[in-house]
Amino acid sequence: MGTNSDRSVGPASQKRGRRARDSLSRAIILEAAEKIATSEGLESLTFQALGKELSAHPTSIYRHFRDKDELVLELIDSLRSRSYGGNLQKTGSWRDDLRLISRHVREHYLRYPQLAFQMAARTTRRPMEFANVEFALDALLRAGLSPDEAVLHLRAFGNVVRSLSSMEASLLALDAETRKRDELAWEVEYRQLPAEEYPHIASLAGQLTGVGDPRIFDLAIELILDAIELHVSRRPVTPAEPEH
Amino acid sequence: MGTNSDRSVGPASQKRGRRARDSLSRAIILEAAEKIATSEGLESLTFQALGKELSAHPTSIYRHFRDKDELVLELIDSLRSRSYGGNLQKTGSWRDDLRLISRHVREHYLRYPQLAFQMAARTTRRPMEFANVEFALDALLRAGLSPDEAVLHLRAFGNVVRSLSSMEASLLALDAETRKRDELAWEVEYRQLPAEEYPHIASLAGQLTGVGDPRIFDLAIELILDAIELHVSRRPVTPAEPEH
DNA sequence: AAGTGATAGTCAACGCCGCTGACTTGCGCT
DNA sequence: AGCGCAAGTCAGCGGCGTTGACTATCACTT
Repeated sequence: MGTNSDRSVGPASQKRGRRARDSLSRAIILEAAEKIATSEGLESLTFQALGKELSAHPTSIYRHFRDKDELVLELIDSLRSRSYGGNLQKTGSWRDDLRLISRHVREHYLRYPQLAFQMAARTTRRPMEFANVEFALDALLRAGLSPDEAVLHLRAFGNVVRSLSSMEASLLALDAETRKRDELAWEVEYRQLPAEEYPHIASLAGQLTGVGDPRIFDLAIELILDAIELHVSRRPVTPAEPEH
Repeated sequence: MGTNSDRSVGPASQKRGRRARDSLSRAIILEAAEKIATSEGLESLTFQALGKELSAHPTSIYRHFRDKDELVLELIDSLRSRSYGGNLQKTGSWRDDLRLISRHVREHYLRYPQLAFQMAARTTRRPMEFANVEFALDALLRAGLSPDEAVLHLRAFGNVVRSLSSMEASLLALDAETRKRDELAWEVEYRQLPAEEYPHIASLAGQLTGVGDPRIFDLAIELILDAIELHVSRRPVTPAEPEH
């Protein structure tokens, strides 16, 4: 045991500072977790880092969260509501609306790369998810898709947005060195491939970009929006359109 | 149970069961790695598990691979060639070719759900990756895209294919109970949302499918192919680009 | 005001993980 | 014949999440 004979320590001497009773809570821990995750990345969110940030013993957190997973899920939810405020305003153009929401999702994922993978695949059934679905459905219906089509295109569009964002985010989550090596490959190793075997690669190697090129996301979104527009414009008769 | 490594009565009386010199190789290690990864998942592919599988000391692997990353990249590409090694035959139709390769990739990812995430984001710089890139580039150029466009569209198409496949695969990797709960949400919880706040969801709830609906992938691919075709058909001049 | 019991914070330790550097072994070459 | 050196081994480092025992503290009784 520590030789802290005087247990009633003075106000200034917290050297052997055990935290005061009830001075921790889920909210306080989540606040510290967010600070770490946003400043150093979520890969640095460890119990030891949390303990340091809180000036508490790392395992104290187990008094408030069953395990790390519970902590992370709780963190996700608190971050999402902070990130997606009430920024979903219709512009009048369905294309702009879908572009807008895709950018929101992508930015949110890129802000929290470590969580992106979970966010992309899981269904959270929470207000922000409901609002996103409603918003996108509205845009697709205004584009002129039938309800049946809108439902399926919502999934195609949404899955593309979320999965692309998640993938881009996962690149950020790789450690810097690995990422650099991967991206550099497209500029170095691909240039050295034999032209006999890979003629197109050989002739285009100088222009090949890495898979993390930010232009890719925008292009993919525009391609899908183009296709939707094309599809609607080819429709023989415009279905009953409630738009005033 | 693990009554292996009997030291008493050995055929060659190896006192310590040290593996014979040169009895390990990259190929042999990769074979064991594949066995572990496909049966228990990539997260179970550890050096200790590998050592056990090979009856070798875990660190022996470091004689053949610089680090775990190199091993994983090599494993991915070896699985890839096994999965669709010689199946990339041009059909004459660029649309069919891109569809073909997208199906190959998707099936491959669904076959190895645990690896899909890594496969989607990482650049392996190995033969099967080269072959895929060459094949898709050829199709995009035949579609009529300029080299500049082809390079960027290769990325958009490829990223969509890989990230969608990876997301779909990740659903398979979730434990069954979680998956069922998520999919059920679209059939149950979404039907109960108030129509005042979410009118579209309320009216379409019966038709909303889960994010894992297999039709989504095909639709997304067709949308992108449609958009490419549209883009080329709108080009004022013939797409023939004999010289740079 | 003393005592007590529940509980929050602490601590050492466990078993994993990837990885390193020093060692031993034994094959192939001269 | 014996030497060099690559291949296999081994103890150990630092980090991770997690556990169960310990201890301080506070609210409530008496």
